[in-house]
Amino acid sequence: MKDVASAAGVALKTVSRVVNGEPGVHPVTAERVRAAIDRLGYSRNESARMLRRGRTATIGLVIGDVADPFYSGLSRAVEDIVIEHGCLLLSGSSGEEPGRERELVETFCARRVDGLIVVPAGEDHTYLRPELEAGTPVIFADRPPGAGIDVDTVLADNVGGAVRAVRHLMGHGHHRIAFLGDAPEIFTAAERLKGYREAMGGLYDERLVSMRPPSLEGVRAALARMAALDGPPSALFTGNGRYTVTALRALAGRRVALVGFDDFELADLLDPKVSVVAQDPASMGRVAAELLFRRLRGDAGPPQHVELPVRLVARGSGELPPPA
Amino acid sequence: MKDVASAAGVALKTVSRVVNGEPGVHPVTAERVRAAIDRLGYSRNESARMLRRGRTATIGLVIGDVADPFYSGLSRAVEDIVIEHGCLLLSGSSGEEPGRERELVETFCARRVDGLIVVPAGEDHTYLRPELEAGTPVIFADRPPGAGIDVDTVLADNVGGAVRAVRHLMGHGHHRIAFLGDAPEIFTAAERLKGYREAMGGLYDERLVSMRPPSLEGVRAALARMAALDGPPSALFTGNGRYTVTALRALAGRRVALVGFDDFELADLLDPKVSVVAQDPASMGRVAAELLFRRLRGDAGPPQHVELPVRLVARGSGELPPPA
DNA sequence: TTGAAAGCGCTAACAC
DNA sequence: GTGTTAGCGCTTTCAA
Repeated sequence: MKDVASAAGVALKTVSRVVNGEPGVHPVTAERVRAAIDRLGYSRNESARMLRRGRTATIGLVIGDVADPFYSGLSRAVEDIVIEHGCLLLSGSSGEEPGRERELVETFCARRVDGLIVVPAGEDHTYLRPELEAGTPVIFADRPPGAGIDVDTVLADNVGGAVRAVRHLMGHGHHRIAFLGDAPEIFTAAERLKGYREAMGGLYDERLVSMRPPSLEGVRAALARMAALDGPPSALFTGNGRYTVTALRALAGRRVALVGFDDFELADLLDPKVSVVAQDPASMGRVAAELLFRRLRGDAGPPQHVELPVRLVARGSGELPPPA
Repeated sequence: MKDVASAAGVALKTVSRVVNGEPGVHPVTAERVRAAIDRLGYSRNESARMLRRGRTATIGLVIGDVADPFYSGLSRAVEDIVIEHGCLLLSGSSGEEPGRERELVETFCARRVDGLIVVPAGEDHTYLRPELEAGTPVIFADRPPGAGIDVDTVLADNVGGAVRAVRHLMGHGHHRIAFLGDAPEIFTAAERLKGYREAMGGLYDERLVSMRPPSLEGVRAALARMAALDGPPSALFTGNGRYTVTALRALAGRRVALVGFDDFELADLLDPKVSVVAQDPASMGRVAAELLFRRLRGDAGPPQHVELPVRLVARGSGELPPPA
């Protein structure tokens, strides 16, 4: 900027004014400055600007894994809103490890991101307290923070979605409905189990529930175990997208009534087409990012808790009747 | 840092030494400083550090769209390597728009990223020249830069993959093989067309080629047009993952021999299972990031051009015979 | 082993 | 309209 100034024969501050489009610069002078900028290939050093202004125009996003379509859909939506607001996105995948989640959050904070959107992996977020007290807005998406931290959240209607899935299967004649879900430590898995239980009511049988990380062998074993029961399940409710796919692989073509939580590409190309309870990762990202920018604009109201609706998409697998 | 210094009763520089783990600080002093840091909840301001050191420990990644599994797989791999090197990733989706690609790159450069990995959307990258001359390493992945820019590239063996796909179909008795690909302005699409042409040899018939953005209607129309030909195609080669899925939808269950470029989740759950030419987005990301860090470590050799192998995965659809 | 001073490149506040 | 000055929070250099 100094070089540009002397090249254009003006003071440094005038260059700053031109670069920032501030008013009060004579058009002729401004033109001269711009010429010097082009000639020297100058571009403003944003690190210096950040330091001076105390704002980084950067948002931090912590998710489980960008390579997972749920998270990448959410990421893209967040990114679009962030760019719209003239900011950039620093993002990282926790791999669902609480330690890495924390490291990422702390690194982002050391970089003084203006705000954070976090899909937490861990259960304890007290480490965020200093940052929150310093006024950094933080939004939790998909899962809430651990006890003692009260911040904005954007969650899906997990319980309601599970209830709808189970009722849908019941409506098609099923009474023995199995639930295959992720480990109950994972918030969404626990919520969906809650909805399943609620909808099953008196028909609830814990032998029809399997909660663990989705491995093909594990799912196969669980299905085999349940099939050997006195009253084997006639339908399946799978607790997330990964689980649905794994269950379909484990079923190996057997036509079993199934509703999955989470929509996925190609659900409509399988046979039977897969019925799902769909949530919209993009709108979760959008809502979280918009809420964040509202906070950055100064909205200091009490923590908001948004619950996003889910919708049942009947495609065929959820409408299969029980075996005769 | 000043506050920590006075709280610990030392000079600012001593705090700096402790924070950076520099040697030559008395353990007792260091302990006192650390106590003050904890008490005050201090964390180093990375913006200031970046400004002073002239390094941002940040890598910029420009891709087409994080929500596309190819790009998100690549992203994740890049991210892992970047984090391993103590850096963070600033990433953005160009939406395949050259203008947005350029904006992202320039914004990243203004932030003085230490290096860039770009999957280009545009054809002209002369705008990168100042940055390259300033010594910022840039790696192009998946597609090469436009004319006049000679930098490191990491590309897949697009031509070879297409040749393999076509020969595979020929090996199963097909002579009339259609190619459905993206617009030929897209490098990978053009390369795959080249491979297709080469493998078709004398059997090449331009009426069996359709190159345009993959819309369901477009693909349907192209298939209908080709089916009405004198010699209709008995097999399909689709030019990328999106295209394969769109073609499968357009086929609506008709069993047609098909090989697709790019693997995709659930390819093995469809009926018939889909044969593909698979590339590995994660290794593309890894190789690009590793090359970048080699450059950052000072490797100043001539531009490298890595070609990643692809492999044919026969699952069933590519082995269907021609209709009798 | 510790500290003082300069300055990275910019913007904010205030002259002129 | 334009310029001057101070200082953001750190690291670098040099001195004690």
